[in-house]
Amino acid sequence: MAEHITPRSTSYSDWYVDIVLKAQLADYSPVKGSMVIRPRGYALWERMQSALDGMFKATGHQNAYFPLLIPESFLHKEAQHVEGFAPELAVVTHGGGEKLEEPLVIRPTSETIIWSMYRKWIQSWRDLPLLINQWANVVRWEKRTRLFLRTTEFLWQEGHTAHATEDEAREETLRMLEVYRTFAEEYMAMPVLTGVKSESEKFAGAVNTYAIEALMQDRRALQAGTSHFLGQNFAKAFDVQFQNRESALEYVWATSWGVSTRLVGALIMAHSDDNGLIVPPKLAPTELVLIPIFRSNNREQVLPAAEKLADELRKEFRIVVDDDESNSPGWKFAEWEMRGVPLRIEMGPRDLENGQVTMVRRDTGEKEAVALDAAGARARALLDEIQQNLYQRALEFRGANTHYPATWDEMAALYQGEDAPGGFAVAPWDGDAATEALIKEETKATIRVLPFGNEEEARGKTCIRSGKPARHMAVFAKAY
RNA sequence: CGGGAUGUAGCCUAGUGGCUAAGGCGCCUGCUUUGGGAGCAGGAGAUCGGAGGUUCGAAUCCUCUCAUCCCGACCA
Repeated sequence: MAEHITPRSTSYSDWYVDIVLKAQLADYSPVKGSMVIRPRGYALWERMQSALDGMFKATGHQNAYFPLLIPESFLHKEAQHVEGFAPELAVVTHGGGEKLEEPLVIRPTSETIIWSMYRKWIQSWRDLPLLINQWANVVRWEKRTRLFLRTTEFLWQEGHTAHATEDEAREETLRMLEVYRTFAEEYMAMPVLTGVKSESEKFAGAVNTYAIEALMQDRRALQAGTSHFLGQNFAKAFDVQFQNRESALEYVWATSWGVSTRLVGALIMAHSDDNGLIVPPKLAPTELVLIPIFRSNNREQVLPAAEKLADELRKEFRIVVDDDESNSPGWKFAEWEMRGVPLRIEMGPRDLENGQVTMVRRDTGEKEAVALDAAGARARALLDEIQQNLYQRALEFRGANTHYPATWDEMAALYQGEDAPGGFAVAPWDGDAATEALIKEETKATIRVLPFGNEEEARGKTCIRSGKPARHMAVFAKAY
């Protein structure tokens, strides 16, 4: 079924597509730009959802569900918002066989429908803060799509909060950014940079957009999550006011924040290799695969022993026993490696003679013999090590591919030409959108984030491109 | 949306105007096997991406169209 994956060195994008299709994470659907998430891909998303959902609840948020269809006029209420999203809207013009009086847009995001409701629900300071999240699908008509990374329809989570004060809303924005960072690093084993987006990269309708940015193995950056401080923009557009303790009317302060099934793509590109998918243990739907190895003359010894061990391990781990007799052990090794299961346990006659099993790590391929009665403890330790190692490996990779060019020539060389090194470039910027655009035109690299505290670091320096006084230390990269 | 490439069975590929579209992998049946993608035998599976045209005859030539991949402009 799944034999050959294009090596990363041959074609990184072919490699990526091969993994998605051959590990059966997703498949193309009949509609351009959209995809079917298959059970193995969806299981990854479910584990991400469950971890994130717990973190959202722990920070006081509640889930709700708002409808898919939004009156077109709602989008127009916030000028920046409609300008940003108009090109990618899917619009429903007919329903029940009749032309609709007002077209309905399929949500590209839910700020407008949610704030139209918040207007009804918020009257008093006692109604605040309002902390709501929803898990939903959204549609954005994309010109160029890629499995998981950019599809016309995708699944995501969008938090929408309303606050009495600017400080509180800003705090919330950063709190959720921190939740995303923690999730990326601790669960996905993927180090991320955090910071604020430049004006040209921010969300349509936001005052500030913050993001987590990760570096993929092809040295391109991927925006893996965003958190927006929306100021009073949507409150004013939808006339959402509350009475404060002094009985005065004030507009509400807002945030929104989201991560999507793009994270599945990020996970693949951050860790996987030419043998297939690699999934960090905390997110792996299956942590252990047990492969019994037997012949017809010893199958009665091996299989029961394997079942016994599996029953034991099942109490603590998500484990699958592959005792299918129609595939050879070698085939199974390759197959389960491609599926990304973090730890394989082999149990054959030679192991049983020695009262042991053989454990093989997916991240390094290292094999070791483990005494049967120590299997659970050793598996736990190895899974922890794998989780750590994946993070360390990605962190070292990012370190090795983060550059601090001293001159414009040095910086340009990072991105120009076939064999350009790519990666992150940290460099002083004058804060001018025109300079940013010029850099993008010349190198294809964009400002990914302006890290926290970057202004102080920029003091006294001059812009890498314009030579004018620098206002920011910006992180540049070619991005997905 | 512009430029390039590709499209033949579930997957990979051969066939470049002429007989019933060929092979490998996978799949099904049976036997035999099982420590890095096993072997033998038999079998099922294709309106050659779709539509239209040229021709006595089209997978093959022409036009249009759709999809995927790559490169650009726009974006989680």
